[in-house]
Formats: sequence, C-alpha cells, structure tokens
Amino acid sequence: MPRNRRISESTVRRLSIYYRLLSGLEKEGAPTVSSRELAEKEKLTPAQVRKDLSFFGSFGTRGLGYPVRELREKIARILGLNRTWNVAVVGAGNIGSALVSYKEFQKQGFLIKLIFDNDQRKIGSSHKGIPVSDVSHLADELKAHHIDIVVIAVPGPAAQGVAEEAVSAGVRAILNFAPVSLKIPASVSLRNENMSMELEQLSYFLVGGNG
Amino acid sequence: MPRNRRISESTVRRLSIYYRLLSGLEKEGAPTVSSRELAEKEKLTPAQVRKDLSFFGSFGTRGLGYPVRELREKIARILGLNRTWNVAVVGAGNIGSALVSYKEFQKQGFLIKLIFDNDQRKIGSSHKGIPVSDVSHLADELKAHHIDIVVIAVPGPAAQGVAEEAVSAGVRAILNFAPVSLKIPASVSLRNENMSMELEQLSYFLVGGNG
DNA sequence: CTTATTATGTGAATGCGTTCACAAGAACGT
DNA sequence: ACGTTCTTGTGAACGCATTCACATAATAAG
Ligand SMILES: NC(=O)c1ccc[n+]([C@@H]2O[C@H](COP(=O)([O-])OP(=O)(O)OC[C@H]3O[C@@H](n4cnc5c(N)ncnc54)[C@H](O)[C@@H]3O)[C@@H](O)[C@H]2O)c1
Ligand SMILES: NC(=O)c1ccc[n+]([C@@H]2O[C@H](COP(=O)([O-])OP(=O)(O)OC[C@H]3O[C@@H](n4cnc5c(N)ncnc54)[C@H](O)[C@@H]3O)[C@@H](O)[C@H]2O)c1
Repeated sequence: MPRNRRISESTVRRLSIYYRLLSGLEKEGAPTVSSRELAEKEKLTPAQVRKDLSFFGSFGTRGLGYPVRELREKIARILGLNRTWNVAVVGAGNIGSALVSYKEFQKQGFLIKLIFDNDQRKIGSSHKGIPVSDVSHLADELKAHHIDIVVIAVPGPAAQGVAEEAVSAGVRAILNFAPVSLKIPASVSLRNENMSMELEQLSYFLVGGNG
Repeated sequence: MPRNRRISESTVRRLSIYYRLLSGLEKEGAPTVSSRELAEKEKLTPAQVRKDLSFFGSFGTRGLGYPVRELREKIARILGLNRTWNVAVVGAGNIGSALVSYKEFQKQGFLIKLIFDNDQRKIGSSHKGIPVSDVSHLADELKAHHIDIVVIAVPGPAAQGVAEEAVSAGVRAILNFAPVSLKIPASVSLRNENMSMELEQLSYFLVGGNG
C-alpha cells in the first residue's frame, strides 16, 4: 500500500468513474464487485482497476472482490466527497445559469453559494434562490463566504481578471469554461472545460486526421 | 515528415490549442511565431510544440519560426475546421439551450441544425430560430439533414437510447454531457463532458489526495 | 564572405502509465 | 480436510509520450 506516493491524474480521473459505478451498484444492493466487473462497465482492464485502487490501500478480498459500500466510502474520502464544498459561479449567462439549475451538484456536496455578474440588469435578481451579486465585490464575498471553488463562466476576455481576483481571495480551485489559458500560480488547481476543443477533436476524427 | 503515423490524443488536443493561439496571433498581425513563444503562452515546452507539428510536416523556417497564417490554415485542415459540420443537439434543457445560444460554434463551422426533445411542451417551440423537433423522429431527421455530430444533453437514463438511435442513423461522432458511460461501436468517436468529474478532481486536489 | 545568432527538425534518452503474469489468499463443494 | 475455482495485489515488462540534445539551416551584421 504505497501511500504518499504521487498519484497520476489519470488515476484520479478514474476514481471518479469508480465512485459513480459504485454508487449505482450500492443502490442496486450489490454487496461486492470484482475488478473485472468494474472494468467491463467502463472501457478498462481489470488490472488497471486493481492497480488504481492499490495506490490507496488493499480494499478487496481475494476470490471475492471489493465490498461495494466500503469501497465507495473509501473513494469518497479520497476524493473529498464526504464533505461539502462552497462554490461560486462567476457569470450569470447561459452556462452559469445551467450550472446553478443543476440539482446534482448540490446532492454531491458542491454547494453553489454565490453567483456574480457585472450586468446591472442581472445583479439583484436571483437564480434558483441565489441572488446575483455584483462582481466588483468578488474577492470580499469569496472570503466572507469561505468559497472553496470558483467556476468561471464569463466571456473569454474577462476570465483572467476574474481568476486573479479569485486567487487573491485565497481560492485554491478553479473550473474554467472560458476558452482562454488562465495564468495563475501552480498552487491553485485549475481545470478547463472547453467545449469547442471537444468538438474539434471529433472533427479531427471525422476527417481521419488529414485535410 | 512521418505522415500516416498514428497521432496521439494528446497531440490532437494540443493542435486545438495551437489553433486558438494562432488565430489570436493572426488577428494581432504577427507574421511568424516560434515554438518557444507558443510554448510560453500555454504551459508547454518548445520541444513539445515542435514535435507535435513535426508529425504533420515541416512548416517552420530555421532561425525564424513558423508562419502564423500558413500554420493556422494547415492546422485547420488537419482538424477539419476548414469546412462546416452539421450538428444536432438532443435535449432542449439547460445545457442544450446554452449550447444553442453559443454563437461561437457557428463561427467555428459547427452548425447546429436540429434540436430534439421528448417534452410536448417544448416540441414545436424554437430556440434561436431552430425549432425543437420530436425525438421520436430522431434517426430519420439525422439522416435527412446529414448530421455529422450529435450532442447528447438529456438526463442520464435517456442517453444510451439516444446514442443508439444516433449510431443507427449513421452518425460517427458524439459529444455526451450525460454522466453515463455510453456503449457504442468503436467506429464511432465519443467525447464525454462530465462537469461533476471536473469538480471531483478539484475536490481531490483540495483535500490533498488523502481522506 | 565569414561569423554570430536564432530556431527548426528529429533521433535518442528518459520517464511514466498501462499491461502482464503470477504468487497468495479466500470461499465453496465434496 | 482438500482440491478447485476465483480474484486480489504487485513486481516486472512493456509501450508510448515527453524531453533532451544537437546537427542543420536561415538570417543578419560586420
Ligand atoms: N454557452 C455555451 O454553450 C458555451 C460553450 C463553450 C464555451 N462557453 C464559454 O463559457 C463562457 C460563458 O458563456 P455563456 O454562453 O454563458 O456566455 P453569456 O454571455 O451568456 O454569459 C456571460 C455572463 O458573464 C457576464 N459578465 C461579462 N463580463 C463579466 C465580468 N467581468 N464579471 C462578471 N460577469 C461578467 C455577462 O453579463 C453574462 O451574464 C464564455 O467564456 C464562453 O466562451 C460557452
Ligand atoms: N445543467 C448542468 O449544469 C449539468 C451539469 C453536469 C451534467 N449535466 C448533464 O447534462 C444533461 C442535461 O442536463 P440539463 O441540466 O440540461 O437537464 P434538463 O433537465 O434541463 O434538460 C434535459 C432535457 O432533455 C429532455 N429529455 C428527457 N428525456 C429525453 C429523451 N428521451 N429524448 C429527448 N429529450 C429528452 C427533457 O425534456 C429536457 O428538456 C444531463 O444528463 C445532466 O446530468 C448537466
């Protein structure tokens, strides 16, 4: 059980996948699951599943598999899903509104506490019970509400400024929907969600990789 | 210039990044750009940039760099961005509506031609000039309109069925927003956009990788 | 024309994630 | 109790992506 070792990004991504599978299995009442079963549900190999889990300990029983409930709980702790996180969304536009409307985030413990915009017509109105605040108070509000994660859903040109404000307020995790490369300290975790890029990957596949 | 060779997914993803950077540089009027400059704008090494581009040919001039306009056009051809693609969105909910409202897709050549839903109240209404069609005619309409890419924005339980319909209609590329693992033939290109997973990766980082 | 400078293109080296292969452990039937 | 079956956990082998390092070439200046 090589704890403390650096875990690869791919492994962490797959932990999310296992977590989702295990949640489903738990609802179905399955007591145990084998690495083979988990692998078949996604497009993985049993060895991959076992190796991933082995980085965090030995959770399985030889000849039997992994205890569903226990493993799900263990992964929840590893991923930090056994608690809640305070989230703020910046940009009350199409994407921002969609995110706020999405109930699953709250159920998973990602609590959207604040929404920001710079449009006076939107400020003061409310989305799903959460009032839209003025982005000019961003840093102060982020601090006051102990926001852990900031979601950036503003137009590209505004994204860098928002990111810097968030960082200055002590935020250590950003999910960015704007199609720009944010420059922030390495100590802040950044994930980009670039839908255009996804479409471009599909396009590349469709043309077969040559013009 | 090792053409025909299999290009890694990471390389293709970075091509999208280079394309965006080059588009910006072209607007600014920059005639050439070096691998070092490109690398600095993203978080890459110059060698990475050169290696990526070398898979497709020799576009640069030693001592000078790459011609911005030419390289952008070349990458556009490689990624299939020098043409248009017909896109259909299935699910006229929060995400589906956000996508349809997003003008940039059209500018990039991803033309959203059809929207589908199964809610009678939505069918017949229109989003941004595109009428919402009944999903029960999905396969026929996809064929009739020569749809290249299907975006799945329906609730998880409905996603697999939509994917199968799309595949049966000959669609070869799918962008899936539902948090499920779609089972489709390997000949169909699939990209998943799972926002919950992105938040979970951030959460993992915040807890430091241990419970 | 020569030298200094800059920057590409690419084999070779490196590093890292994935897969292999098997010893070891647990359950179950006889 | 014992053999059969199943499945984990993991060192080792493998393969692929990244990085290194340098020969090559173009430009510009003296
Ligand atoms: N909608 C999509 O489907 C889609 C797809 C891909 C990428 N994106 C990206 O997501 C981001 C948001 O897209 P959208 O469609 O929701 O845009 P939108 O225009 O609908 O919303 C942007 C919101 O941000 C607000 N805003 C602008 N500047 C601001 C600032 N400085 N501070 C705070 N708020 C500010 C605007 O008032 C608006 O309400 C953009 O960067 C876009 O490129 C969107
Ligand atoms: N909204 C978000 O921020 C968000 C975030 C993460 C993931 N997602 C995922 O994206 C998907 C869409 O989310 P949403 O928020 O837009 O949901 P939504 O409920 O707003 O929209 C779903 C739409 O699909 C339609 N629909 C349902 N079954 C259908 C079927 N069989 N055929 C055609 N249409 C059907 C519904 O009528 C509705 O209009 C879901 O799978 C959700 O889990 C959404």
